This record gives sequence, C-alpha cells and structure tokens, in this order.
Amino acid sequence: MKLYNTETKTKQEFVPQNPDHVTMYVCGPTVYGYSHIGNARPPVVFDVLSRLLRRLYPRVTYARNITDIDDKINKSAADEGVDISVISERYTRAYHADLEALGVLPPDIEPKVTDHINEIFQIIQQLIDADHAYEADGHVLFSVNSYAGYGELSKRSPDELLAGARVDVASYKRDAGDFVLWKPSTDDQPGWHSPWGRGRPGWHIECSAMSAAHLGTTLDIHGGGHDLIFPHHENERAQSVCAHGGKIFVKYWLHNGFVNVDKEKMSKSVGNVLLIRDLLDSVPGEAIRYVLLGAHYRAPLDWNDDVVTQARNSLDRLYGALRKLADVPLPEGDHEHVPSAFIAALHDDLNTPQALAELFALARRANSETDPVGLSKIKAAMLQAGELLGLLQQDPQHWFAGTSSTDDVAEIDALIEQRLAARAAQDWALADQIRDELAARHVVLEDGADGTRWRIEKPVS
RNA sequence: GGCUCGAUGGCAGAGUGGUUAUGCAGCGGCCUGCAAAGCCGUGUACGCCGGUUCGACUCCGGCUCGAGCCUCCA
Repeated sequence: MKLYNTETKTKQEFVPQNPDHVTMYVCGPTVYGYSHIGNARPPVVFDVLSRLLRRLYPRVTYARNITDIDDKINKSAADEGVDISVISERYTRAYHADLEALGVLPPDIEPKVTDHINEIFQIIQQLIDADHAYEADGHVLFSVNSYAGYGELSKRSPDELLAGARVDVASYKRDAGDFVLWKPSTDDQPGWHSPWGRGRPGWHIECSAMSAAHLGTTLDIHGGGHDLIFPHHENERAQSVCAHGGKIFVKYWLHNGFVNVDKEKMSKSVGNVLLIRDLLDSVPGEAIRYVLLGAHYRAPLDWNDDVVTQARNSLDRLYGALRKLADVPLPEGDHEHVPSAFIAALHDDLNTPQALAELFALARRANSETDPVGLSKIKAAMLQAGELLGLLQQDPQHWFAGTSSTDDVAEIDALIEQRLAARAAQDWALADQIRDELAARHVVLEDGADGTRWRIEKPVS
C-alpha cells in the first residue's frame, strides 16, 4: 500500500514499524459545538483507511481523541453557567451520533484530554528537563530554537514564520515562534494544580501526551485536516521528538483536503457552515459519505446541491444492481471476492474515486450476468468492496424506501396491488392513474418480470 | 510578502508520454401496454504560451486564474 506522506511530499510504500501491530492517531474534534460537513471528512477518510489496514494487518490500534478542555469550551460553559463537562459531553454525544449516521465505525481508543492531565505533566517536565521548554510568567513554553528540525513538516523556516507573523508576540516569549505548553488559569477558569501553578494545557501538548500514552512514542500514521499541518502538527512533532530523546514521532503524516461550500470556505462570518445534523434532515447519511469519498481525500471538495443529487443517484444505481440480486445467495465460505483492481485503487494512496469506478464495473456486470454462480460472486464482491468503503451495507429496498414510514409502505403496496389488478385486466387508464398518484408522492414504479418495485425519488431541492 | 497545492467534456471526478476512466445529466436504439429500471450506442475533455520528444492532456519553463496555510479553523 502506498500513502502520500506530507513530510516527504511523496507517495511512499507503507511499511509499519511492527507488522503485527499498526498504530494510527487522528486528531478529533474540540467539542464546543455541532460538527459541520468539513469536520466529517477526516473521520470518514480515516475510517476507510482503518478498514483497509485491518484487512492487511492482524492488529490495528486506531486512536481519535476528544479535546474536552479548550478556551472555546470554557467560554460556552461560562455563558451557560455550567461545568465544561456539560458542554463537552453534549457535543461529544452529538459528534458520535453524526458519525454513526455517516457509517463511521468507532475508533479503538477515544482518549479525552481531561483524563490525561498527568501524562501532560510528565511530557512537559521531560521537555523542561531536556531544555526544550522554559517557564515564564506562569506559562511553560516550548523553545522553537532548541529543536533544529522545527519546520520540517510544514516546510517553513522559523525566520519565515517570524516575517509573516500577524500576531503580537507576547513579551514572555524568548522567541516569537515559541508556543504554550501550559498556561495559567484565573480563579474562575477551569484549571489543574501543576508544578507550574494552577493552569491548563496549551493546544498542542495533549496530542503528544495521549498518542504516546496509548500508541507509543512512534506512530505509524498520524492524520488530520490539511489546516493542522501548521501549527498543530508541526508543534506536536517538535514536542514529541524532543520529549522522547529524538525518536521519530510519526512515520507517515496524512492530511485531507478541505470541504468548501459553493466554492467558498465554510466560515461563520460567511454564514455557510453546514452542520451534519442539519444535512441529515434531507440527505441520507450514506449519500453524505458517498460525496466525501467521491473525491480523492487530498483534493479540496466542493459541497453543493448538485453533488448531493449526483451522489444519491449514483447510489441508486449501485443499490439497483444489488436489489436485482436480492434473491441470489452469497457464495459458501468466507472467501474474498473483492476485485483486485478495487483493492489496487485503495492501495494507491486511498484512491476512492477509482475504487468507486470499480464498484460501478461490478454493478454493470451484475445487471448483465445470467449465470447464478457468477451472480453470487458479483454480489459478494459488491458487498465486500462496499464494506471497505463503508457503503452498500443496508437492504436495497430500505435504501429505495428512503424515510417512508411503515404506514406509507403499506399504503404504497396497496396501491401497487390495485394497479397490478388493473394491469391484469388491461385497464391501462386506471393503471396509469394509480402510477401518477404515486408519482405525485415521489414514488416511482418499476415493473419487472417478477413484480413491481418502487423507490422514493426525492425532488431536487 | 513567504510557503504549498490546483486548473480535465454540461456537472462531479480519476488517470496516463502514443489505446474507453467512472458516475450524474443529455441524445439515439433495444426492452416495456406506456413508462421506469436495465442493456447497447453516443460527446473532436484535458487553462494560455513556449520548450523537450518521432509523439504531451501527461515532462520542463513562463503566464493567467483559483484555493489553502503563515500560532489554537477539519
């Protein structure tokens, strides 16, 4: 398998440090609000990667953290007059619900920052002891100048960073690039008693502490959004390397591209932030997932009404093929039937668009093949390939029924029965009238040799 | 200003130094009572200008346009 490594800027053959146990750490959310569609991309992308890794290696440990102490959380908690845990737990639950709707499997470990304050103390102390960090004015800061490798991940030199700095440099910093490991809390702010006074962790240190605690000092894969390359991952890398005596922190750095909305970056000021929970009111979670996997993970992805409609229609085609195979039994045994071209696409830096193309090739074969044994294998191949992408796992009829209630379904079935009777009597006018009635309710009929099927066709919104 | 990345047919979106991406939408045919679904067929697509080459959408240079990052935004 080849993966594009941000640090080397090349696609590299993936060689884990220990083939018996692969480790992956992905930066999770800071839980201060509901997740938007951009927040969904990393968990979906790395969900596919974790599925692929589990197929290749006997043991994979995938950790995705929850950042539950942060100034934005503090502000929300203060505004509502509640403990920060009320805020963080509320939005953690929402995050889990959103991701479940998108077919994202839970990671093996989901560490929370507030459960790792002691680990954070330890790593900060290690950095101080090794002269990579210093105390100043109640803060503990990482000294950028103490680490020659600083900037290697994001391809920036400290000088350039200084030149472009667009913030005021705090007076207690030795160097403008130095960043906070620990900062003091006022009495009304959440805080922990530390060797450096009561305070709270800085932004980057938690990932260094938690990844080491759960996965060891060197990770095989570390992922996150493109925007995290700098400063977050650059700083994490500096902290971890320096705290661990120069040991390599991450073998492969992976970063996904952004999701734009109608060609614009999502931002609160533009007012174009699309929350997953809102999208789910009108778009099936699987269609959202399809959109996210329809572009290569490193490329920017534009979200608009068209791509959603196209995703839904594309899934109609795939589920249509599977529905034709509804009565075809799966092959005996647990052999793998996934086409090699599908696997090859995913092994080439997670080329999900190419993998989807292979899935459509299977659908075409499913629609033309007549041999029962062949059909059985195609069905298994589609389901197994779909599972690697986290798609096509629901009953096809369930997909086509959309959000219809059981009452709707009973009513639709009754009308179809009436129409079948009319057709049997060659009363085409009545048959067409019933079909029109159903069409007005967005129910589209498909007459086949073995009966009439139906599906919900959502109007283009 | 610095760094990074892009520009593919109506839309989305892979890929390759010379041969069909794929899907959606459209058009024609088959099938169908008529449809729908499906199958078959169908599109002189690779931002502009140079260069390398027998040959470039694919490599190199320049240009134009666009996107992201430059201290807490996935």
